[in-house]
Amino acid sequence: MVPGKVATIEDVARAAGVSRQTVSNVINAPSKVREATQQKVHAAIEALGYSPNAMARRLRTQRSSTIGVRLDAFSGGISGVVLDRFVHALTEHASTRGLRVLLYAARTMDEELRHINDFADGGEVDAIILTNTPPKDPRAALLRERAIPFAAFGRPWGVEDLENIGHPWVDIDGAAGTRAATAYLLERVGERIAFLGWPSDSGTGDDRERGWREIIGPRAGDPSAPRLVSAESVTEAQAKVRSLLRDNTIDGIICATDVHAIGAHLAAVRAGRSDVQTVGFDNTAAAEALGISSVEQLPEVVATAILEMLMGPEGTKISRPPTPTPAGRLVEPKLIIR
Amino acid sequence: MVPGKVATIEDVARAAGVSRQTVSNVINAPSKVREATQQKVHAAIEALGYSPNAMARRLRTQRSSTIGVRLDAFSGGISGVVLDRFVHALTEHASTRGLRVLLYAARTMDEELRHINDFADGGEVDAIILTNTPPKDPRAALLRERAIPFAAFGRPWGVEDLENIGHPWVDIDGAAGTRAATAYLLERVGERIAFLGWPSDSGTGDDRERGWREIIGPRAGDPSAPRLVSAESVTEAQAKVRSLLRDNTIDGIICATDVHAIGAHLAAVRAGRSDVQTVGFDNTAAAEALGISSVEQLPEVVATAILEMLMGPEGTKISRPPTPTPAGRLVEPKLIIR
DNA sequence: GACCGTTTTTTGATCGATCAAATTTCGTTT
DNA sequence: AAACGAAATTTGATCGATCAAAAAACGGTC
Repeated sequence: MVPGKVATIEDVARAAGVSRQTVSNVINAPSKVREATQQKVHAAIEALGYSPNAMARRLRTQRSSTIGVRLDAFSGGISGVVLDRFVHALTEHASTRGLRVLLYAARTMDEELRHINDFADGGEVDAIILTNTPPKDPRAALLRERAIPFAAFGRPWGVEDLENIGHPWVDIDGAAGTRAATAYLLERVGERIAFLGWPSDSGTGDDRERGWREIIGPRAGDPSAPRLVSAESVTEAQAKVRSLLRDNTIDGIICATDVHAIGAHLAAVRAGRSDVQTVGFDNTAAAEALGISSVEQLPEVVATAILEMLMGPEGTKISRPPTPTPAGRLVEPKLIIR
Repeated sequence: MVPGKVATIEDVARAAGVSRQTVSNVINAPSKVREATQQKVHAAIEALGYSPNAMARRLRTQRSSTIGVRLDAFSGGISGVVLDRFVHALTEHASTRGLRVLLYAARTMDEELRHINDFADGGEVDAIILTNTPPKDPRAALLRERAIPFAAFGRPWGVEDLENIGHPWVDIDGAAGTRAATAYLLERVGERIAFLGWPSDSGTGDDRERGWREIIGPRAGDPSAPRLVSAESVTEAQAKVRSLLRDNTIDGIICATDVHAIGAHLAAVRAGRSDVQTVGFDNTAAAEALGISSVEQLPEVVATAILEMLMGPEGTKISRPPTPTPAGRLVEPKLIIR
């Protein structure tokens, strides 16, 4: 072995006085090799500092041990901090399974489809994780066609039948989050709890509103429960809440996001009504800094769940990743009280 | 070619009636192939939907076209949103250069060194980007030893001689950010500008304070310039600023972070001194929501710069990434006025 | 049209591992 | 000690591309 170059399996075999295949077996199927031989081989591996060449192995096995993740530009749906924390967690978990996380960027759907095709042709990834899947996602169709296992972070909105999405998914249960938040405020400030959310319909928004309605609706009688809307801006939220506080009709506000909550909170404080409790959603640094309670999504849990779906339970050694069976899972978020 | 399987270079060659190597040349060195032949080959590529197998190519060329990035857990130094935006930007730029970004996680230095060794042995990455490099970083030493090109996001703190770091780096010029912020406040509210930062010495903190001192020092005479400190909490910052406002000695506050700025801002508002201007650092969503001016770091610019250092200017086709020459670059952040 | 220097194309070897099958070694049994 | 089946090990082929060198085709000159 030439010094300065990295050792190959051949070098190890020669050093240990065995054949290539035996070295390979020591690494990949130790049960096939006698104890004494294993020792010899391990000694040689240590001595030469050998570690298998990833590319050669992947070429031969046709497996890349890599999971592709699209890194969305900041936009609607799952993005920003939640996505980034998800990627963080995914990277850590993947690493314990000997998997790698490969990022790719795409500005348009076409570009992403091209990426997926390239991945399929080039054998770059063993599986792909999608985010923000609309109903009838063309990426899902392509991935199925190209026989690449995949799962989604987020359920497609507007699909009635959660049981039959057609591909595996994991999502955060927004309704459960606002349910918990509403139940908490109910106990703390009483029944006069408003909801502050986006003006237009959106899957995420509707989901979060639903949790509030499920608790408040049966009590207050549906039509009387105050529902506010505002665009995604602190000042607008502030204005809406201010007028509501003048009438003295509410004691608590459940918000679709922390930005809404900051507006509501400031309005309350400035109106001298610090007793009015606000709960936000996303548990951002801003909410933490201002001491506003918030519903914390748990992208880390999503990462674990999605990996299990794709690759089987932790500890399993899988030769070929199985095509995951379509099924969904909702992760319950956690209410952070401040 | 068997239906269901992806086409290989061999299939294309057969279909086009040429040899493997000619197909390879059409893809990698078209100038060596006659125009008419190129057409034939391209037609065959189209017809078969061929795209080269990445693993085979990498095994042969011994290049992975992949850049490794350590994804730090949330902690001091570069992390959180800045790091995530950096990774975002890096992914997008890398993609236009035909490079991929591979993430890896490590909890300890040892674990990271092991990763680096594995990368070197396995030929997984062509280059690595480090973050949060201390002086005498053992990772830097190992990477040099293993001859893996690398660059750092962030300069090692406490090193006097920025010219001789020993490895290439790109960092955000915190002092320039606070300089700009201070100059702005100077014009807007006058000379009575305080600085609010961390209590203990830290590279980042000192850097940001320096920018303020460089502007204020020469004017006010160094000792008289009010310098506040507080831990990283909104309420503590609020308290410090409140007492300063009582004495009516300041009209503006430069802060080391947005969290400090939020505290300062709230203290000013509650003291009825909305005229006191606050400038934060990091331009987080919270500062935006509250309408606080802030210094925006530009991790996207850092990403571009670091890629250029590692791989040469955009558009260059490089067969083997050159070992980058040690040099540093400071990226000037941008003051966002609200 | 034979000769020569380029340009274009093809052939054989190689990257470093695993798969599949052949071969050798081993422990039992008769 | 020969025979046998199981366990351990080795050998040859292969994954799909690029490199290096050899061979063929081409264009121009005399």
